[in-house]
Amino acid sequence: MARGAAPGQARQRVLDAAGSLFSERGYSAVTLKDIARALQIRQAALYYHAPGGKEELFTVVSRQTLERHRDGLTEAIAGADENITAQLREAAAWLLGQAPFDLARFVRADLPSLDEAAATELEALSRQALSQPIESALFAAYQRGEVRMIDPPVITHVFLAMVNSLHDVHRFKRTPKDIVAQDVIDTLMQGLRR
Amino acid sequence: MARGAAPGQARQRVLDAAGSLFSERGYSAVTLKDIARALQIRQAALYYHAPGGKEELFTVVSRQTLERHRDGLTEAIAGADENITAQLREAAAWLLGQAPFDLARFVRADLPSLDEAAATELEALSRQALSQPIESALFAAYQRGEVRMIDPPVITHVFLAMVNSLHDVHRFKRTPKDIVAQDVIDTLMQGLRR
DNA sequence: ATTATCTATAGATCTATAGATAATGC
DNA sequence: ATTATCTATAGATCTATAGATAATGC
Repeated sequence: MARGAAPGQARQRVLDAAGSLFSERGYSAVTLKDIARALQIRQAALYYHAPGGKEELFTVVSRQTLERHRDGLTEAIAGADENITAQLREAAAWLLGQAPFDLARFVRADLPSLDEAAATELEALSRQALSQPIESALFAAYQRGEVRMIDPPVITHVFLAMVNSLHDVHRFKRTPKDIVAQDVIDTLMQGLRR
Repeated sequence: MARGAAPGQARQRVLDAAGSLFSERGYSAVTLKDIARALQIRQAALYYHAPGGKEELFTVVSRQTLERHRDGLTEAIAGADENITAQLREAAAWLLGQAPFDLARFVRADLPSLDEAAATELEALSRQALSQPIESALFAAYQRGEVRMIDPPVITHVFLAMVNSLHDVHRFKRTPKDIVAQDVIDTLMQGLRR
């Protein structure tokens, strides 16, 4: 961003670059210099946008990402036909349209590097944003009699890990992610057994 | 380890401590000081066991872990009844008895921090150790007519992510991992739909 | 005046090396 | 002699702060 140009624009551009790198490599593996390099500015300039430094960049970006996920997932499910296959397909399509969010790494590796208050807040938000929408959909489907007796929190946890892993299928398969996701969800619904 | 004591013992103790921390937080988030603290020795003493430093610790530990996984998975599958449900159950039980191995983080975040030759070697080994045994079992099951038409590499990838995610179920569920794993695999085989 | 950058640099942390030292086995 | 540690420290990297500067809007 040129100096003096369109106020506020620059901050989001910084947050987006930070978010993209954090999503790919996690909190510790990304340095402020990496983020600055991606933006073609100097490392110190980042402190203008985030006076709290690296930790502020990460918490602000994570909060934004999780709130967007919460809204996106909720709407994807609400907008789908009232059957769990369609809802999970839409949820997966939405997640695959976003940068990968590795919940296990976030909780196990990233959060412990932050101060405790931020870690607690973000862990709660991650559950609210990612797990709750899926859990509710599964629970409702069970009540409608669509799915067998299951443990919604466990299936949700597994579903999120599964969908997130599809971000990497391009490494060995050229089929578009969302097509692969459809197949995988169909397999999950109908079972592997023939 | 006391100075002068049982030769060779100390090295494996160092590798195990390093492996445990790397498994939990990944390459970048672990410092040599963290590893030394876990062992109650000084950071510089690690160089006696791994003259190549942090990178050597990580590559040696990763190689050990992956070779153990390759053997463990191969034997778990070979030792199970010749049906895919039993084989996947045994494979999952074996994986859940080991420290978590987050393949996505390994490939996306850890390997890019290493020199290229080591990264290439370990990526190949990770495919050989983790993916190939499962892929072969799925392919054979398909040929026996046990499973529907599937894409073994994709299902394998998803299966590994799924099982790995079960390492974290204790965060919201007190049922033992392997019981949860059985339920999840049964659900995967029979499908969510009732 | 405000926004968005820059240069320079302090201070902390991290990796790595050099050389000394203590305990056991030969 | 070998194994396994230690202390001390150099050098690199990383985070963070201070103060200067350039471009635009009022």
